[in-house]
Amino acid sequence: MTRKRFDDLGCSVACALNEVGDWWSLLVIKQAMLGTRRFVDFQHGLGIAKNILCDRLARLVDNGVLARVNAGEHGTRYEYRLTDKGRDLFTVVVALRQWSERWNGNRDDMQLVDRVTGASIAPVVVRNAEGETLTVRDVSFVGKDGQPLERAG
Amino acid sequence: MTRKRFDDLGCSVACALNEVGDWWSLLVIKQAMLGTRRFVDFQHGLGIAKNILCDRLARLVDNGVLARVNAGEHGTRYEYRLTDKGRDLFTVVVALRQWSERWNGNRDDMQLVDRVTGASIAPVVVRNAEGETLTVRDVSFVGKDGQPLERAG
DNA sequence: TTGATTTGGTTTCTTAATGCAACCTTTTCC
DNA sequence: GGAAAAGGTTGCATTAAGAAACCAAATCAA
Repeated sequence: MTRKRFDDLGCSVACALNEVGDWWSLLVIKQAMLGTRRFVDFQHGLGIAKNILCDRLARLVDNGVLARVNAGEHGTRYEYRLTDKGRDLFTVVVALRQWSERWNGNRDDMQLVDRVTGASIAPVVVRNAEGETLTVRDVSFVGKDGQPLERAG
Repeated sequence: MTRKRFDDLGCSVACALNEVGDWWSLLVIKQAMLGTRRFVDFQHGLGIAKNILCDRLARLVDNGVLARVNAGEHGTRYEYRLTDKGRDLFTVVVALRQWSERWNGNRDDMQLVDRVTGASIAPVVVRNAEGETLTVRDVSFVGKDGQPLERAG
Protein backbone atom coordinates (compact mmCIF):
# COMPACT_ATOMS: atom_id res chain seq x y z
CA MET A 1 0.00 0.00 0.00
CA THR A 2 1.76 3.07 -1.22
CA ARG A 3 1.55 6.26 0.80
CA LYS A 4 -1.21 8.54 -0.36
CA ARG A 5 -0.20 11.12 -2.93
CA PHE A 6 -1.11 14.67 -2.09
CA ASP A 7 -0.41 16.44 -5.35
CA ASP A 8 -3.64 15.38 -7.00
CA LEU A 9 -5.82 16.39 -4.10
CA GLY A 10 -6.79 19.73 -5.61
CA CYS A 11 -5.09 21.65 -2.82
CA SER A 12 -1.96 23.77 -2.89
CA VAL A 13 -1.21 23.00 0.74
CA ALA A 14 -1.35 19.30 -0.02
CA CYS A 15 0.91 19.85 -3.00
CA ALA A 16 3.44 21.62 -0.79
CA LEU A 17 3.29 18.91 1.85
CA ASN A 18 3.99 16.37 -0.86
CA GLU A 19 7.35 18.05 -1.36
CA VAL A 20 8.38 19.09 2.14
CA GLY A 21 5.71 17.53 4.36
CA ASP A 22 7.54 14.58 5.86
CA TRP A 23 9.19 14.57 9.25
CA TRP A 24 12.69 15.49 8.16
CA SER A 25 12.51 17.69 5.06
CA LEU A 26 11.68 20.97 6.76
CA LEU A 27 14.37 20.34 9.37
CA VAL A 28 16.90 19.76 6.61
CA ILE A 29 15.81 23.04 5.03
CA LYS A 30 16.02 24.86 8.35
CA GLN A 31 19.50 23.43 8.84
CA ALA A 32 20.45 24.64 5.36
CA MET A 33 19.19 28.10 6.31
CA LEU A 34 21.55 27.94 9.26
CA GLY A 35 24.39 27.61 6.78
CA THR A 36 24.88 23.86 6.66
CA ARG A 37 25.94 22.60 3.24
CA ARG A 38 27.80 19.35 3.65
CA PHE A 39 26.41 15.86 4.12
CA VAL A 40 28.17 15.16 7.40
CA ASP A 41 27.14 18.49 8.86
CA PHE A 42 23.49 17.77 8.15
CA GLN A 43 23.96 14.35 9.68
CA HIS A 44 25.56 15.58 12.88
CA GLY A 45 23.45 18.71 13.13
CA LEU A 46 20.20 16.80 12.95
CA GLY A 47 21.09 13.33 14.22
CA ILE A 48 19.48 11.78 11.17
CA ALA A 49 20.31 8.33 9.79
CA LYS A 50 22.51 8.38 6.71
CA ASN A 51 20.14 6.52 4.42
CA ILE A 52 17.24 8.76 5.37
CA LEU A 53 19.37 11.84 4.84
CA CYS A 54 20.41 10.51 1.43
CA ASP A 55 16.80 10.01 0.47
CA ARG A 56 15.64 13.42 1.72
CA LEU A 57 18.50 15.32 0.09
CA ALA A 58 17.89 13.57 -3.21
CA ARG A 59 14.18 14.29 -3.04
CA LEU A 60 14.73 17.95 -2.20
CA VAL A 61 17.15 18.21 -5.11
CA ASP A 62 14.58 16.57 -7.39
CA ASN A 63 11.96 19.06 -6.25
CA GLY A 64 14.28 22.01 -6.84
CA VAL A 65 14.53 23.01 -3.18
CA LEU A 66 18.22 22.20 -2.91
CA ALA A 67 20.96 22.19 -5.52
CA ARG A 68 23.82 19.71 -5.45
CA VAL A 69 27.05 21.36 -6.54
CA ASN A 70 30.40 19.68 -6.90
CA ALA A 71 32.99 21.14 -4.56
CA GLY A 72 35.49 18.33 -4.20
CA GLU A 73 37.94 18.78 -1.36
CA HIS A 74 39.28 15.85 0.57
CA GLY A 75 36.59 13.46 -0.47
CA THR A 76 33.98 16.15 -0.07
CA ARG A 77 32.41 15.93 -3.43
CA TYR A 78 29.15 17.76 -3.05
CA GLU A 79 27.56 20.71 -1.38
CA TYR A 80 23.84 21.07 -0.91
CA ARG A 81 22.73 24.65 -1.29
CA LEU A 82 19.33 26.23 -1.07
CA THR A 83 17.81 27.35 -4.35
CA ASP A 84 15.57 30.39 -4.65
CA LYS A 85 12.64 28.04 -4.18
CA GLY A 86 14.22 26.66 -1.03
CA ARG A 87 15.10 30.07 0.38
CA ASP A 88 11.49 31.08 -0.23
CA LEU A 89 10.47 28.60 2.47
CA PHE A 90 11.96 31.04 4.98
CA THR A 91 8.50 32.40 5.73
CA VAL A 92 7.16 28.94 6.49
CA VAL A 93 10.06 28.04 8.75
CA VAL A 94 9.87 31.31 10.67
CA ALA A 95 6.09 31.06 11.04
CA LEU A 96 6.49 27.55 12.40
CA ARG A 97 9.24 28.64 14.78
CA GLN A 98 7.20 31.52 16.12
CA TRP A 99 4.10 29.39 16.54
CA SER A 100 6.07 26.84 18.53
CA GLU A 101 7.62 29.52 20.70
CA ARG A 102 4.25 31.13 21.37
CA TRP A 103 2.55 27.92 22.47
CA ASN A 104 5.31 25.68 23.75
CA GLY A 105 7.83 28.19 24.97
CA ASN A 106 11.25 28.79 23.50
CA ARG A 107 12.98 25.44 23.48
CA ASP A 108 15.51 26.60 20.99
CA ASP A 109 19.20 26.96 21.51
CA MET A 110 19.27 29.94 19.22
CA GLN A 111 17.40 33.08 18.40
CA LEU A 112 16.57 34.72 15.10
CA VAL A 113 17.56 38.38 14.87
CA ASP A 114 17.94 41.11 12.29
CA ARG A 115 21.48 40.86 10.99
CA VAL A 116 22.19 44.57 10.98
CA THR A 117 20.22 45.82 13.97
CA GLY A 118 20.48 42.69 16.11
CA ALA A 119 16.86 43.13 17.16
CA SER A 120 14.45 40.21 17.16
CA ILE A 121 12.14 39.99 14.17
CA ALA A 122 8.44 40.77 14.11
CA PRO A 123 5.73 38.08 14.30
CA VAL A 124 4.76 36.78 10.88
CA VAL A 125 1.14 37.67 10.14
CA VAL A 126 -1.33 37.36 7.29
CA ARG A 127 -2.37 40.70 5.80
CA ASN A 128 -4.92 41.85 3.26
CA ALA A 129 -4.12 44.09 0.31
CA GLU A 130 -4.31 47.16 2.56
CA GLY A 131 -1.80 45.72 5.03
CA GLU A 132 -4.33 44.99 7.76
CA THR A 133 -3.81 41.86 9.83
CA LEU A 134 -6.19 38.99 9.08
CA THR A 135 -7.10 35.98 11.18
CA VAL A 136 -8.69 32.82 9.84
CA ARG A 137 -12.08 34.34 10.69
CA ASP A 138 -11.43 37.32 8.42
CA VAL A 139 -10.94 35.31 5.24
CA SER A 140 -13.23 33.43 2.92
CA PHE A 141 -12.53 30.44 0.73
CA VAL A 142 -14.07 30.86 -2.70
CA GLY A 143 -14.15 28.36 -5.53
CA LYS A 144 -12.81 29.00 -8.99
CA ASP A 145 -16.28 30.17 -9.98
CA GLY A 146 -16.25 32.77 -7.21
CA GLN A 147 -18.74 30.85 -5.09
CA PRO A 148 -17.89 31.14 -1.40
CA LEU A 149 -17.35 27.91 0.48
CA GLU A 150 -17.83 27.13 4.13
CA ARG A 151 -15.77 28.96 6.71
CA ALA A 152 -14.08 28.13 9.98
CA GLY A 153 -15.48 28.93 13.41
CA MET B 1 13.01 1.30 16.46
CA THR B 2 10.86 4.16 17.59
CA ARG B 3 10.57 7.18 15.37
CA LYS B 4 12.97 9.91 16.33
CA ARG B 5 11.58 12.44 18.76
CA PHE B 6 11.95 16.03 17.70
CA ASP B 7 10.98 17.85 20.87
CA ASP B 8 14.31 17.36 22.58
CA LEU B 9 16.38 18.49 19.65
CA GLY B 10 16.89 22.00 20.99
CA CYS B 11 14.94 23.54 18.13
CA SER B 12 11.56 25.19 18.12
CA VAL B 13 10.94 24.17 14.52
CA ALA B 14 11.58 20.56 15.45
CA CYS B 15 9.27 20.90 18.41
CA ALA B 16 6.52 22.22 16.14
CA LEU B 17 7.06 19.45 13.61
CA ASN B 18 6.73 16.96 16.41
CA GLU B 19 3.15 18.17 16.86
CA VAL B 20 1.99 18.90 13.33
CA GLY B 21 4.83 17.63 11.16
CA ASP B 22 3.47 14.38 9.81
CA TRP B 23 1.86 13.96 6.42
CA TRP B 24 -1.75 14.45 7.49
CA SER B 25 -1.89 16.80 10.48
CA LEU B 26 -1.53 20.09 8.63
CA LEU B 27 -4.10 18.96 6.07
CA VAL B 28 -6.53 18.16 8.86
CA ILE B 29 -5.91 21.62 10.30
CA LYS B 30 -6.37 23.25 6.91
CA GLN B 31 -9.62 21.33 6.49
CA ALA B 32 -10.73 22.54 9.92
CA MET B 33 -9.96 26.10 8.83
CA LEU B 34 -12.28 25.48 5.89
CA GLY B 35 -15.06 24.87 8.38
CA THR B 36 -15.01 21.09 8.67
CA ARG B 37 -15.87 19.84 12.14
CA ARG B 38 -17.28 16.33 11.88
CA PHE B 39 -15.38 13.08 11.56
CA VAL B 40 -17.05 11.99 8.34
CA ASP B 41 -16.49 15.36 6.72
CA PHE B 42 -12.78 15.19 7.44
CA GLN B 43 -12.76 11.67 6.08
CA HIS B 44 -14.52 12.53 2.83
CA GLY B 45 -12.88 15.90 2.42
CA LEU B 46 -9.37 14.48 2.67
CA GLY B 47 -9.78 10.86 1.58
CA ILE B 48 -7.96 9.69 4.69
CA ALA B 49 -8.28 6.25 6.24
CA LYS B 50 -10.46 6.13 9.33
CA ASN B 51 -7.85 4.75 11.70
CA ILE B 52 -5.30 7.32 10.60
CA LEU B 53 -7.86 10.08 11.00
CA CYS B 54 -8.69 8.78 14.48
CA ASP B 55 -5.04 8.83 15.42
CA ARG B 56 -4.39 12.30 14.02
CA LEU B 57 -7.49 13.85 15.58
CA ALA B 58 -6.64 12.35 18.96
CA ARG B 59 -3.06 13.58 18.73
CA LEU B 60 -4.15 17.07 17.73
CA VAL B 61 -6.59 17.12 20.64
CA ASP B 62 -3.80 15.96 22.98
CA ASN B 63 -1.58 18.75 21.72
CA GLY B 64 -4.28 21.35 22.20
CA VAL B 65 -4.66 22.16 18.51
CA LEU B 66 -8.21 20.82 18.27
CA ALA B 67 -10.92 20.53 20.90
CA ARG B 68 -13.40 17.67 20.95
CA VAL B 69 -16.83 18.90 21.97
CA ASN B 70 -19.90 16.79 22.42
CA ALA B 71 -22.67 17.77 20.03
CA GLY B 72 -24.75 14.60 19.85
CA GLU B 73 -27.23 14.53 17.01
CA HIS B 74 -28.12 11.32 15.24
CA GLY B 75 -25.10 9.42 16.39
CA THR B 76 -22.91 12.46 15.77
CA ARG B 77 -21.31 12.61 19.11
CA TYR B 78 -18.37 14.91 18.66
CA GLU B 79 -17.22 17.97 16.85
CA TYR B 80 -13.58 18.81 16.36
CA ARG B 81 -13.01 22.54 16.56
CA LEU B 82 -9.85 24.57 16.27
CA THR B 83 -8.53 26.02 19.50
CA ASP B 84 -6.72 29.36 19.65
CA LYS B 85 -3.50 27.42 19.28
CA GLY B 86 -4.86 25.70 16.20
CA ARG B 87 -6.20 28.89 14.66
CA ASP B 88 -2.77 30.42 15.20
CA LEU B 89 -1.41 27.99 12.60
CA PHE B 90 -3.23 30.09 10.01
CA THR B 91 0.01 31.89 9.19
CA VAL B 92 1.84 28.62 8.57
CA VAL B 93 -0.91 27.22 6.36
CA VAL B 94 -1.18 30.40 4.31
CA ALA B 95 2.61 30.66 3.93
CA LEU B 96 2.72 27.07 2.72
CA ARG B 97 -0.15 27.67 0.30
CA GLN B 98 1.47 30.74 -1.16
CA TRP B 99 4.84 29.04 -1.52
CA SER B 100 3.25 26.16 -3.38
CA GLU B 101 1.35 28.51 -5.66
CA ARG B 102 4.46 30.55 -6.40
CA TRP B 103 6.60 27.56 -7.36
CA ASN B 104 4.16 24.90 -8.54
CA GLY B 105 1.32 27.00 -9.85
CA ASN B 106 -2.16 27.18 -8.40
CA ARG B 107 -3.40 23.62 -8.27
CA ASP B 108 -6.06 24.51 -5.81
CA ASP B 109 -9.78 24.31 -6.32
CA MET B 110 -10.25 27.34 -4.15
CA GLN B 111 -8.86 30.76 -3.46
CA LEU B 112 -8.29 32.65 -0.24
CA VAL B 113 -9.77 36.15 -0.14
CA ASP B 114 -10.52 38.91 2.32
CA ARG B 115 -14.01 38.22 3.64
CA VAL B 116 -15.20 41.79 3.50
CA THR B 117 -13.44 43.17 0.44
CA GLY B 118 -13.25 39.94 -1.54
CA ALA B 119 -9.73 40.85 -2.62
CA SER B 120 -6.94 38.31 -2.51
CA ILE B 121 -4.63 38.52 0.47
CA ALA B 122 -1.06 39.81 0.49
CA PRO B 123 1.99 37.51 0.40
CA VAL B 124 3.13 36.52 3.87
CA VAL B 125 6.59 37.93 4.57
CA VAL B 126 9.07 38.10 7.42
CA ARG B 127 9.63 41.61 8.76
CA ASN B 128 11.97 43.20 11.26
CA ALA B 129 10.85 45.42 14.10
CA GLU B 130 10.63 48.40 11.72
CA GLY B 131 8.36 46.51 9.33
CA GLU B 132 10.96 46.04 6.63
CA THR B 133 10.90 42.79 4.70
CA LEU B 134 13.64 40.30 5.55
CA THR B 135 14.98 37.37 3.58
CA VAL B 136 17.00 34.54 5.03
CA ARG B 137 20.14 36.48 4.11
CA ASP B 138 19.08 39.41 6.26
CA VAL B 139 18.87 37.49 9.51
CA SER B 140 21.39 36.05 11.91
CA PHE B 141 21.10 33.09 14.22
CA VAL B 142 22.55 33.87 17.63
CA GLY B 143 22.94 31.51 20.57
CA LYS B 144 21.51 32.12 24.00
CA ASP B 145 24.78 33.76 24.93
CA GLY B 146 24.43 36.25 22.08
CA GLN B 147 27.16 34.60 20.04
CA PRO B 148 26.29 34.64 16.32
CA LEU B 149 26.22 31.28 14.56
CA GLU B 150 26.83 30.42 10.94
CA ARG B 151 24.53 31.86 8.30
CA ALA B 152 22.97 30.65 5.07
CA GLY B 153 24.23 31.43 1.59
C1' DT C 1 53.51 5.35 -4.48
C1' DT C 2 51.40 3.48 -0.71
C1' DG C 3 48.13 3.59 2.76
C1' DA C 4 45.22 5.73 6.14
C1' DT C 5 41.46 9.09 6.28
C1' DT C 6 37.46 11.53 5.06
C1' DT C 7 33.15 12.05 2.62
C1' DG C 8 29.13 10.43 0.59
C1' DG C 9 26.50 6.57 -0.14
C1' DT C 10 24.42 1.68 -0.27
C1' DT C 11 22.90 -2.67 1.89
C1' DT C 12 20.72 -5.37 5.36
C1' DC C 13 17.76 -6.07 8.98
C1' DT C 14 14.40 -4.82 12.51
C1' DT C 15 10.72 -1.94 13.96
C1' DA C 16 7.10 1.47 13.24
C1' DA C 17 3.73 3.78 10.36
C1' DT C 18 0.32 3.71 6.54
C1' DG C 19 -3.73 2.12 3.84
C1' DC C 20 -7.63 -0.69 3.32
C1' DA C 21 -11.43 -3.42 4.53
C1' DA C 22 -14.30 -5.46 7.82
C1' DC C 23 -16.46 -5.32 12.13
C1' DC C 24 -18.27 -3.12 16.55
C1' DT C 25 -20.87 0.27 19.65
C1' DT C 26 -23.76 3.95 20.71
C1' DT C 27 -27.27 7.12 19.41
C1' DT C 28 -31.08 8.87 16.76
C1' DC C 29 -34.92 8.56 13.69
C1' DC C 30 -39.09 6.25 12.19
C1' DG D 1 -37.92 -2.33 18.12
C1' DG D 2 -35.19 -2.04 13.87
C1' DA D 3 -32.62 0.41 10.42
C1' DA D 4 -29.30 3.81 9.71
C1' DA D 5 -25.67 6.90 10.77
C1' DA D 6 -21.52 8.53 13.32
C1' DG D 7 -17.40 7.38 15.40
C1' DG D 8 -14.21 4.11 16.25
C1' DT D 9 -11.47 -0.46 16.60
C1' DT D 10 -9.16 -4.61 14.79
C1' DG D 11 -6.49 -7.40 11.50
C1' DC D 12 -3.58 -7.76 7.77
C1' DA D 13 -0.45 -6.39 3.93
C1' DT D 14 2.79 -2.90 2.34
C1' DT D 15 5.89 0.81 2.96
C1' DA D 16 8.96 3.96 5.51
C1' DA D 17 12.20 4.78 9.35
C1' DG D 18 16.27 3.79 12.21
C1' DA D 19 20.67 1.65 13.15
C1' DA D 20 24.74 -0.51 11.99
C1' DA D 21 27.86 -2.52 8.74
C1' DC D 22 29.99 -2.25 4.49
C1' DC D 23 31.78 0.33 -0.01
C1' DA D 24 33.92 3.39 -3.29
C1' DA D 25 36.11 7.56 -4.76
C1' DA D 26 39.05 11.35 -3.64
C1' DT D 27 42.59 13.40 -0.73
C1' DC D 28 46.32 13.90 2.25
C1' DA D 29 50.53 12.31 4.78
C1' DA D 30 54.47 9.69 4.50
